[in-house]
Amino acid sequence: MTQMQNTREKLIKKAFQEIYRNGFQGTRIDIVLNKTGVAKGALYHHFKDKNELGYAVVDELLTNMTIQTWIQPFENAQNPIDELIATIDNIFTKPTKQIIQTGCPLNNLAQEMSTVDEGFRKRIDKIYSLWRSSIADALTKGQSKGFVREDIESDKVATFIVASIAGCLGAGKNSRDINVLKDCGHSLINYLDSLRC
Amino acid sequence: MTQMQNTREKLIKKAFQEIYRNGFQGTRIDIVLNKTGVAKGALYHHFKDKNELGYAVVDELLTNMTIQTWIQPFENAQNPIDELIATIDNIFTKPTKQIIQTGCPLNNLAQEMSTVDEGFRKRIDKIYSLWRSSIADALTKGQSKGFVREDIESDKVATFIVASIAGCLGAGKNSRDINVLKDCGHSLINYLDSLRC
DNA sequence: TATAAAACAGACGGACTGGTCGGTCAATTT
DNA sequence: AAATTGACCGACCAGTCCGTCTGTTTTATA
Repeated sequence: MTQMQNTREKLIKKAFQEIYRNGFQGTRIDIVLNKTGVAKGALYHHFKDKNELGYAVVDELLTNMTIQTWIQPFENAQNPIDELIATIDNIFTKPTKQIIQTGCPLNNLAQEMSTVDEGFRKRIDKIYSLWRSSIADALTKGQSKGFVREDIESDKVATFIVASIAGCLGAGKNSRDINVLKDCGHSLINYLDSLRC
Repeated sequence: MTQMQNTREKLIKKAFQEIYRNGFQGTRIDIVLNKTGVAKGALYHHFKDKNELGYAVVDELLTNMTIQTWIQPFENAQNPIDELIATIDNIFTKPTKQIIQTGCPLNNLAQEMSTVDEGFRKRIDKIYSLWRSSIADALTKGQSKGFVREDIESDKVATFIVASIAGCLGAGKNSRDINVLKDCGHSLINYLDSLRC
């Protein structure tokens, strides 16, 4: 019973790493098994099939990662634009090797799988929706506090911000050039500054 | 000799469609063969292996598609911002079903494969570099013509524009929601407007 | 038309892959 | 103590999939 949580979590964590490196379609069940030391029967005891394992990675890992990195910071933010810029600056100008070489795990999976499998698409879309509405809310609150221009539409701008962050991280990964990432971050921050009152 | 071009081109075109739908790793050689009516021996006469077929799709198809859609319009443009907005408006507010459901073929492949295989990454990066420098050049020329703000750095802004376009198309695909695409396009156009003199 | 080279055909190899299935064992329940 | 539960095991299977190999046909050239 206690072991169950361990095995299940172990599988999800390792599956995430493999998916992050090789994509979902490039991930091999046997490799996940080898690297965790879990037997095949155990995996198929916890998950119906390979897809369900992937879904669990999205639902139970990527969701939390996104919340921690991009959503939590807003919870107690005074000025949403300051907070956004701080987060972006932190990730874009001091990127880990992981980020430059492998990009954003959510975006990678999204671009690979949302065309191929509807189960992935819906789950990933849920995360993006959450992220968008978190930023939209923060912007709206920022407007009433007088931090954000009144003439912008929070929803639309939030959608654009999320899309741009994903796009910039993707561009950084493709080029493997830290300057591309920095340039993107720089322009993105300029844009965010333009939203101030 | 004439047949050779036909067979080769036929394979590349069909491989592109399969890759666009299923990703490269999800593409099956046998399916490409069935759908073209080409025999396996013929394919392996023209291409060393599956990767080489994929590389040919990038070099010979995606490159031209990108040039036609995103680069050619600038060749004779007076005001680069007008031209950019026109192109974006055209694609984002009147998107084909293809674009909403399957996104940008270049970006899909980029996000899937640039982590997995260096051959793909380099080829794809080449296309993005071309695209970026095309926009950067146009912006710089636009500055000397007095259409574009003097205080922006063309290179950085071009990098951001390309990344944002890719990000917005990806966001549209994930959500399968035409409004997401439109909202993104709207905000992107606002940003481009802010670059005018 | 003879000859060589290029293009094409498709059966086959065999490593690999996702998934199955009968069985074990320790912990709970009755 | 007997019965039951459920996590876990790992050999095995059926099917997949890339790539090879042995020809045959077509085309170019002399």
